[in-house]
Amino acid sequence: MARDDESFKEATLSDAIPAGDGAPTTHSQRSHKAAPTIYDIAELAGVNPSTVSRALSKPGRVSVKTQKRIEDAAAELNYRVNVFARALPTGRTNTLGLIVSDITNPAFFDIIRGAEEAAAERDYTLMLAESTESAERELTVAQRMAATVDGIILASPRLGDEQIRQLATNKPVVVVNRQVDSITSLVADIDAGVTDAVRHLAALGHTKLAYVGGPEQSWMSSRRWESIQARCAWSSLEVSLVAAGMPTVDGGSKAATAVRADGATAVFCYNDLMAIGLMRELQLAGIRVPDDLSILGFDNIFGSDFTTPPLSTIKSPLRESGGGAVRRMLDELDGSASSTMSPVLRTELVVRGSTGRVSQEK
Amino acid sequence: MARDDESFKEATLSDAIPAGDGAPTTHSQRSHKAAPTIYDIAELAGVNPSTVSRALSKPGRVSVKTQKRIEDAAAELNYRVNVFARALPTGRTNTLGLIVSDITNPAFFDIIRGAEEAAAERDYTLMLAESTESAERELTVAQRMAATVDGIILASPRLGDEQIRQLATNKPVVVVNRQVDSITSLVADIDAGVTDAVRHLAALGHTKLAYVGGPEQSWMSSRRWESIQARCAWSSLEVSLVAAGMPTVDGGSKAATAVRADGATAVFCYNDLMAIGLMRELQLAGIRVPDDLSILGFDNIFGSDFTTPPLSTIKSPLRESGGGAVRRMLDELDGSASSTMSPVLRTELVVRGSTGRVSQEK
DNA sequence: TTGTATGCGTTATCAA
DNA sequence: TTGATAACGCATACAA
Repeated sequence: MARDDESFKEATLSDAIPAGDGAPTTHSQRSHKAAPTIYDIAELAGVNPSTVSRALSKPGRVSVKTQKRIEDAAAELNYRVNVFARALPTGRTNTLGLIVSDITNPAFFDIIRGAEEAAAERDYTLMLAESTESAERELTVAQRMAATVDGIILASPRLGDEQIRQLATNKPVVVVNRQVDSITSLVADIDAGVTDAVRHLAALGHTKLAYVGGPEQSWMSSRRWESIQARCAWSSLEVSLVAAGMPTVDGGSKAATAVRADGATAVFCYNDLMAIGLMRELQLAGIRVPDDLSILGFDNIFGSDFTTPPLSTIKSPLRESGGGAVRRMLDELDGSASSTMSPVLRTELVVRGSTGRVSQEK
Repeated sequence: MARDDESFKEATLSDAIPAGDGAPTTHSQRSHKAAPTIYDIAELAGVNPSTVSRALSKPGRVSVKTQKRIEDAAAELNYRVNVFARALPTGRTNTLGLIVSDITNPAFFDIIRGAEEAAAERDYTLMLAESTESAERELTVAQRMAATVDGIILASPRLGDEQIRQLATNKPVVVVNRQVDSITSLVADIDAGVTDAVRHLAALGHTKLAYVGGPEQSWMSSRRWESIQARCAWSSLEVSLVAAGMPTVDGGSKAATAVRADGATAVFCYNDLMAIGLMRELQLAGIRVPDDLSILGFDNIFGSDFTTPPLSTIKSPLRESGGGAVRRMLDELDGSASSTMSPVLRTELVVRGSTGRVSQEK
């Protein structure tokens, strides 16, 4: 299970905490707790503050000998850079912003984890925020973030394309799960998974399919729907869009009546959350899954195998998308563009219990 | 359903985005996009920069007339303060840090939402981070945050008491779901819910109970266990600690064998996640819930009613805790201590389908 | 390779 | 009430 984490050993973490009040250098009046500065280090190492700055920010521009003296002094004083002071002249904070539309949506868990990981790897801090599925809040949050981060990553944004481009005029923006012209975008290859899924359903005897969409403005929902249509046409299967709603469990429940009315024998849902909601609602009405109806989700979120029956779904490379986004961003920021190859982002069919052979007695 | 959010109307958000490049003031060489400063405002309003600073930071210290002139100029230039420049002399950022142990744990969803809400209310930004259940990472994250926020809120921290106190010597700390001496702590009254739960089980005929604990270092797990023991003693019911593990679905599953071996007819789990895992694992082994065994969770997380049967649980005031924590923090920071009364944080029994009458044939 | 001088945008101290 | 000026801590262009 991916959720098992490292040990709980307390170890000797206690003394890893900085002293707080620097060593008793005599330079400061405020005896209480003045954080040590590069001036303190300079004094201790017997060099000029600017040399300290050089040694600490971009090593290599100072002799090996003084470099060491400075590092030792810094360690002794337990020095940590003042990020504000550094940000003032440079404008950079070594912080990236990640905005998701809904923290409670498990689809974002892996995106977040992947982004965190990649950021930590290159010593960046990730600042997380959510828009609670509101375009307006998303804009507010993004603007607020723009003031303090080096770049913004938008996961499944609710903003319009133009607004995103506007945002990108201030700070670099990378978008995940959506294609926006002239903006770095990461989106997985949907067709791969959909092709397999349609083939899978056809093999089970289904001929009349349905799609329950997400929010109408959702770029990803449209793309998934297009892909499904294309593959169904190719396989000569009938398919129709029967409902659309919030990308939540509740949204899925609400689509139940429309699904029943449609008469399809298998239904794609915009995402796993909706699939779960739909399945529950249908089951409550006595409909058996997959005997009476097959249900398919998207994403393969954590918990999609906890339902009864476990959900068949089209898996998205969430973690890779999150990680890929920050890597791309960092490459742009460091100028080392495309040092990292874009990862191959493929979707993949995961067959579990919610899809089955089409029922006879219909 | 609490997850339904506001509309998706695109509205006319587009022109809410700042121009980016300030009005063509002639003062700057870099024609591209220099953000307007208080100097630009001062020039436009015909006053001294320091007056602008006063007018914008703490209104009232400047004449009504010039105040308006300055505000108008600021609006015209679409001025926004440079948070780094402001933080340099003041050390304050109007940002609060919230650290949770696991972003995927639904119990934190409401804590986060409550905190976000309360922060936004007083115009503070919330910076969210997770420790992935590791004390070591928690310390790293907290220290990193300490450099840029005005205060840190620790939700169900994994750190030791002493480490938390150490942290608090640098920045104000508020702890949620744990009691730490000399640190502002918010923890709900556990006994209320436990009392009702024990009474509920007793009424159903149970006499031999069990508790599946969370991580051994978990303060909250210990507290819950103590409370359960106390109430069971009072009601003359037998109860024993049969297992302990990670506070996850997986952790619950792993407790299944110990639970079966124990022979209790009803079991409390440290939290809903574990209860769900335990229930699933038991059901897989053919045990019927609640006919063969009653299961009770803690927290009442989103989704705890999605299981079959829906989970009976002891509800925690999560949202109130999150909101209460930032309000307490803000009160401390603003000096207006205890302007806000501490909210009453009570737990409450929620009876659903996973608890039932004790079986006869045992 | 290192030191000097200056700027980054605000707030704060002191006069006026 | 307002203006001048010095921090705040770091980075950097330029000089040595």
